[in-house]
Amino acid sequence: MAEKNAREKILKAADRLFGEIGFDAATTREIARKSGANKALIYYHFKNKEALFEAVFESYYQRLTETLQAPLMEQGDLRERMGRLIDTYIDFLSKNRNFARIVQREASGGRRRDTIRDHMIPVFKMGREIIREAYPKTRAGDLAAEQLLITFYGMIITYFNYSGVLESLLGDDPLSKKNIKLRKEHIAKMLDIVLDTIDS
Amino acid sequence: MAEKNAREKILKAADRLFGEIGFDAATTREIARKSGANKALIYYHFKNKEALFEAVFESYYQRLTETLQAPLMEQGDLRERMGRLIDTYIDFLSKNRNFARIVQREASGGRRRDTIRDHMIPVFKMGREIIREAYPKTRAGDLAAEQLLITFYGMIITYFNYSGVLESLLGDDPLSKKNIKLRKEHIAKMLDIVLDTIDS
DNA sequence: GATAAATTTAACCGAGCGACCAGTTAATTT
DNA sequence: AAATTAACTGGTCGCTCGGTTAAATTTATC
Repeated sequence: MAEKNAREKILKAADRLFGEIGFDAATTREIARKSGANKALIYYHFKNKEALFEAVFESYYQRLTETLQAPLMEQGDLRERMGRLIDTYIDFLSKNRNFARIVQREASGGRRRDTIRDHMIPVFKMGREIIREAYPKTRAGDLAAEQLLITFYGMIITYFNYSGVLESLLGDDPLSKKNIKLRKEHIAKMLDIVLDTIDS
Repeated sequence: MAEKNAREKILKAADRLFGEIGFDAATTREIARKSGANKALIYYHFKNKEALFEAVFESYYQRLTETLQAPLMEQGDLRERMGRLIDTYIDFLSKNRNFARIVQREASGGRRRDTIRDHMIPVFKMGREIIREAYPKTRAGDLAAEQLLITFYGMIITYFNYSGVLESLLGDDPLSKKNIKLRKEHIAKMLDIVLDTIDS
């Protein structure tokens, strides 16, 4: 299938398979089949399977950091900026379901864990700085920036990672527009509550 | 190694490998090697690799539900009971690091997802009932029981799943006694804040 | 201490894996 | 139009996988 851009097609098929069944279960044969490319072509464009994975993940990370720039650059107080950041992140995960799946699955061990961790650390540090910016005294203890960061990150990511379980709790598709909106409102409310407490 | 209990040793080695590198990457040969048993012995005790996985997971699930019984049965108001439930769950994850890893990795796809989902659903429903019990009016909207459940569950599980990333944020082992205690305090504080808001 | 049952073993299998290679075609440069 | 490079292909190799077999060894029962 030399009709357009084989490399992109390979990346797309790899993304889909890595997301749906994981790195180990995804075979280069199936990636080739799904992308319409010859199996050897994968090894022409990428050094090996691991490098293909890194290319897929790299592309996600690039889009993610780009996407998160906008809500961070805009003006506004912490409440507004964090609210926008959260909404933007949720939207990104909604549009890139495989990203959440890949991170979730590959982040726990093996060689790929390091790739993922190295990419996620800057994102986390960025998040922490936003929180600290508003509270330069580096508030410690039970509402420290790191604790809040992981708490709000967890609120977001867990919703996507457990959408399968949630379906039987909500009796409804957790990833529908309506339910995503509900989740956003819940997290916004939580943000409100926390910020009110810190302010007072 | 017929010296004591080969079946248990196989289960232990399988648990370790499934947790550290995942179901697909863990080979029956390595499980045999690590447990000191012959590879065929695995197939004597378990139908196949999948059944071995289910046995490992089943054992975790059984211990988990047992462990969670205590804090649920005891008396106290919602604040106390939920606080105890959260602390107990965190303790369980601290002592069973592989459980969190296995759930995280295998919950996203494949045949194992269903095994995990089927086991987790009752736990989630239990959690929801506890929340609802105190607010029988089934409060909907931004502080609905389901939203709170996933929020607090996320606060807990994400801390463990992202301990690798957190290490470079905290500059410290996130799973140390001290930091686990800090995390507990943070979540307890969050619970306080939320319950105060609902009460008022 | 014989015998049957339960357990453990070494040796082996077909299948499928990632990777590679020699060679071809298409595009670009000279 | 010749030469050079980039994109692509069919075939297959070496290896490891999950799983099986049949025989050996240990344990339990009498």
